Amino acid sequence: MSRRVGRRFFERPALEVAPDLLNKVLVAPGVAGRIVETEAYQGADDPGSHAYRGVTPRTEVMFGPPGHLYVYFTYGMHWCANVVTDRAGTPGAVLIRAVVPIRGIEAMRLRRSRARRDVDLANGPAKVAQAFAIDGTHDGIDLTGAHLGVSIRDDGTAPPAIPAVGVRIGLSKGQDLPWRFAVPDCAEVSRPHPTTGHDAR
DNA sequence: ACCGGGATGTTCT
DNA sequence: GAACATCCCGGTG
Repeated sequence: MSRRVGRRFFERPALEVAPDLLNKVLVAPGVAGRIVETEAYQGADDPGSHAYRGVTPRTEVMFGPPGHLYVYFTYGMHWCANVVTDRAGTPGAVLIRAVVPIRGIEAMRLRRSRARRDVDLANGPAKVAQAFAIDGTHDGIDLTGAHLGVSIRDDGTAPPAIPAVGVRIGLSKGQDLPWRFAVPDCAEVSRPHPTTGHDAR
């Protein structure tokens, strides 16, 4: 009924993969959810990307083969999960910014105990990581091989024909690039969407 | 609803 | 030592 997304899907520029990832299903042990918001970080010349400064111990995964997970730690307390895109040697990643729970919502409520409403369970990149229990131990794992039970699946739901598009969130550099994508009029989005004017909260 | 600030520690200069 | 691809809480209107 659903099939795992393969390596070829990810072996493209992040700007192509990011909108195509909308409506795909993120799966981890006991939980699953539909991806509704993504951001592209593309190439060595993207000033907003961690890869902008070149290869470091942290960004090594971004320069590696596509279809792997890039997980980073930020603000001293949050993990965020990306899918590595493009061919090895060319840095690319798509940040998973929001997910709508499909399975394991009780587990997500326990992990996200501060969320007072279900809409807040995974409507932000660090919330997604917490709801899915993704952390540094998952950095670099191969999604196409479902390592540690984490994968991305296609259940037959096509990406939106015309995704909502906006600038990326939280950057001090590269903030003008319209490289954020979302399912139009979706309530579980991390921020209001410029092109639709729709607010998640 | 909107806004301001604190938490907390890794990463790279 | 500064920056950080965030989140949460408490203030005010």
